[in-house]
Amino acid sequence: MAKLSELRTASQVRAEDLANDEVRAESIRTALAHAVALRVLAYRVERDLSQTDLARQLGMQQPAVARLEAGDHEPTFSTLEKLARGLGIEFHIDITPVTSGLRSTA
Amino acid sequence: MAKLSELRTASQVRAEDLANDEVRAESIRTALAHAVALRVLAYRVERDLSQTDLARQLGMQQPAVARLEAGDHEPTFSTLEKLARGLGIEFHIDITPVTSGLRSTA
DNA sequence: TGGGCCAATAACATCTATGTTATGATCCAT
DNA sequence: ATGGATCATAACATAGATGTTATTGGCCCA
Repeated sequence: MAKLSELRTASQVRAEDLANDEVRAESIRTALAHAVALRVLAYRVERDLSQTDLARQLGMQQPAVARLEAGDHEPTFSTLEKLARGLGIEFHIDITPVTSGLRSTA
Repeated sequence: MAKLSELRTASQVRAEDLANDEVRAESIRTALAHAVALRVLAYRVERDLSQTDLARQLGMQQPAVARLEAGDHEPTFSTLEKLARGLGIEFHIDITPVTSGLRSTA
């Protein structure tokens, strides 16, 4: 189980950091899943809710919440939207081109 | 070789959306698909590449690029990663809780 | 006109996340 | 020890995104 001390600071996943070279695709996927898992768990624990309670609040089933908290799947953006609506979590997705030099061409 | 006349396609109608880089959670599905579509198209046109050229660069097929530029599907995070890796596009996904007052509203 | 390049799309297979139900395991209170 | 609540997980079905191939139509140019 995750500790609440890890949950206070905002989790941030930067694709470009991991996209550079040596890091595998798997890392990005699990990083996002893990960040989401922590957010969901933090929300639930802070409010002393059961997975069943939170599931009802989100319009999901308890096992779905459990899977989110497990963090073993890359969540879809539909799922992120559902969480944003239900939990008041914001997912800012900033899409910017890297115009300033230094690009490795495949 | 590709011509700038491609900008006559339907994608250009949505060019104004490009000014808004931050994709809010409530409209995340369509907005993200469109934003990605425009980024891909912009990258390709600026470098005078054909869809086939870009597809090879990304390790994809030409129809896959066409679908991305169409913007009618919500891209997977795996797809975003592939684009980040191949095009030098940055996807910042910032996951933050809305601590007080502000709520993500529909 | 004919051929080549290009973009869009159809059709199908596959993969993965999610929906859903059922069940097992652990802990706690009585 | 029993019962209830909680969480984890298995098993299966569904949905949607992507991989892939083939095809169609448009445009340019020799």
